[in-house]
Amino acid sequence: MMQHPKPNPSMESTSKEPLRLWLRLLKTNRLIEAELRERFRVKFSTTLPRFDVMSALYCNQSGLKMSELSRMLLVSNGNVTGIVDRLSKDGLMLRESVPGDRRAYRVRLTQKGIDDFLKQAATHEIWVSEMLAGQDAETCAEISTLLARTLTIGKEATDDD
Amino acid sequence: MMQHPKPNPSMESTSKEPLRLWLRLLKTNRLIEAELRERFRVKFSTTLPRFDVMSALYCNQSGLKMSELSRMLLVSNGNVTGIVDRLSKDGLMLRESVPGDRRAYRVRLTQKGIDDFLKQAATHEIWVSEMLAGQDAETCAEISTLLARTLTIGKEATDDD
DNA sequence: GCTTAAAGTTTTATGCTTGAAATAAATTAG
DNA sequence: CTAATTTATTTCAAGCATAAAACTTTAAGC
Repeated sequence: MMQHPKPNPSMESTSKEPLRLWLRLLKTNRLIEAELRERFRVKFSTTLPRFDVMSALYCNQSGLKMSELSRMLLVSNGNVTGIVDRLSKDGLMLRESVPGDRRAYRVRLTQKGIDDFLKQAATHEIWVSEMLAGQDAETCAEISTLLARTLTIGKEATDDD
Repeated sequence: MMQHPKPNPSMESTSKEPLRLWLRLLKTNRLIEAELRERFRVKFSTTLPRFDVMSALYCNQSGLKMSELSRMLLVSNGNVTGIVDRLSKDGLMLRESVPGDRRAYRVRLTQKGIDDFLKQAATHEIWVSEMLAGQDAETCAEISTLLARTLTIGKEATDDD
């Protein structure tokens, strides 16, 4: 193992492989996102950010505060405001005031929001399986594990991915 | 129904592993992008999309047409217009008309653009190595290969990733 | 020549995203 | 109680991003 294709002793820190991996991650992500965005637009007339917010709320049907949504989805605070505004206007979710704290809201899916999400989520899972069908389930799991181990940031917080 | 939380050999089509892998990819990407964006902003006062465009142009110093940039970076046509507009205004690149075709431009880095990019690229590579330091170079290469094999879309075009 | 189609780019409308500033309420310190 | 700080959210300006339409130029048929 570790046979150097070129003479480069002690290449630990100068290897191009992390950069190559990052470029591969970036490309993979963009291709999948572009494909999913297009399909969500055509089939459900919605967007990925909207689906993400609804997914987070479906997993927490008792509701989430705006800041919790923001942390969970790894997007900025002001961003969540806009998406929730639009989704609320469409009747998919609503803001309920938190008793005892007049600053905070708790955002919760409406029944229509739940129904819509379930339809979308089932199709979404199939789409993703189609796009990642080049290897079997075992290999997918292996890549997931390897990736999680490789990344050295974002590990301090909660375990709920 | 759904009585198999665990024992489930050979269940190709209904496996959750592709979805789990996609969620892992998404999270990894967002964490790295957020970290890179912040560092680019603080250290170089620039953004990732700007860096991406400059990188593509550095790899093609004879220049690229707008549509070539668009295809290469997997972003929309109109998007490239805005980024190139801003970068040109900053003196980092310029549009040259293509002789014999008055529709097209060829975008090329200026000397200042080249100098800036080289500084940023060297630091960028170090940053990425830091963020993906959880496994050795060999494993990074393995993940890259596995990922490329797993994805079943975006393989029709050119090989230049 | 003329018409039609195709290619390259920009423009427009809309939505996503960030970081910073603003607002407001809750908490803590003195 | 008052003042300062922290927490929760929104607003704002700027940039990023897409899809669709518009514009210009080129190419192809006729």
